[in-house]
Amino acid sequence: MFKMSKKVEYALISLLYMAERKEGELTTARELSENFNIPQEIGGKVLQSLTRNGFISSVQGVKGGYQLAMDAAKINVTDVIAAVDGPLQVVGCAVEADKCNCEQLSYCNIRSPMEIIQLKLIEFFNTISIKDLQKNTIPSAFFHGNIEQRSYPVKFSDQ
Amino acid sequence: MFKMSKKVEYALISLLYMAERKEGELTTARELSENFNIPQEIGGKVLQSLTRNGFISSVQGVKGGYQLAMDAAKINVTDVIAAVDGPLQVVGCAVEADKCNCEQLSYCNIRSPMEIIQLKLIEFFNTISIKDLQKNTIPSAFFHGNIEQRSYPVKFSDQ
DNA sequence: TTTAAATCCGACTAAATTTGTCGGGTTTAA
DNA sequence: TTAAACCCGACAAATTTAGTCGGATTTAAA
Repeated sequence: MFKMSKKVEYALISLLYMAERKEGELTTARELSENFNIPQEIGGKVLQSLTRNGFISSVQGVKGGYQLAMDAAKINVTDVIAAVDGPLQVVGCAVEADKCNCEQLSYCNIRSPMEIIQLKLIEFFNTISIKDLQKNTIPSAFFHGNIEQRSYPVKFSDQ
Repeated sequence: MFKMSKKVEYALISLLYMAERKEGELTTARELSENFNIPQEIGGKVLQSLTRNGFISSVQGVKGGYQLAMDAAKINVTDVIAAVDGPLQVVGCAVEADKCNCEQLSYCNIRSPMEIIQLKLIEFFNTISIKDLQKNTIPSAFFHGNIEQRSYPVKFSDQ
């Protein structure tokens, strides 16, 4: 699989929704729940995480709600993931170095590539902002990779 | 979190290991298990998936083992993930269209961005080959994104 | 021809993680 | 005072992932 958690999905949906609102217009957790089938309590917690991390600001009480607290162009996907799910860890191998008994003790030429793929992914998400998602304009320079492009869906699989 | 499954990790480690071998040199499941702390049965299954999908070939019997069946430059991470874990699905929203009751019925300007992020990630992994991982030369054109770069680790988080 | 090392594979269990719920509390406009 | 909203920790359910078990098949070599 390899999919984003629901929390991240809810966070991105919420941020995108708020990014479409005018300055000063508040969005409630309830509104988001109803429009996007988000369980209310979870949605609320996600919004609270986003608030604690400064992406949005909240107004309490009746007529309260949330609004973006930052320019949509300055909120990137890496940070959103980190805010609601904790730091990205792509491969355990890159983290649990103590559990690795590779032949070379000081330098493992397997682990290193795994760390790289992890870092690259973080950097990739770091280049995608909420504004990019709104505009559908994710920077696409990385398409000029050095192996053949292919049409989807992917053809391999066990399941 | 957002990390790769162990199976993908084992697959990449195994492929990298075999890519370092000379043409015709076989690698056994046992060898991989011992060198990289991979549970033997799981490791075996992963290798069998890779075999079924044509990335490696197997030789049965005593003195048997596995070897790359393709140029390391032609094996990309997207396909490896698909082979051992099934097709990538980053956001359920992009897949479970029926469960989405967004206001606009025919066109959802929230779901569309989610689909895009999913496709972009697939394409990103598609640009990374086993050979790139060996050489530590992942195409890095995408670094010229349009939002500020930042040093890691990421500063936000709840946990 | 027997043995042992190896690949192959389906079904199952255990562990971990994710997802969602419950039961509260606080803030504030009306 | 009420009700709508945000806030939040602890818990339960569900799902997914990781790993195990019990085999079967293939084949080099003793």
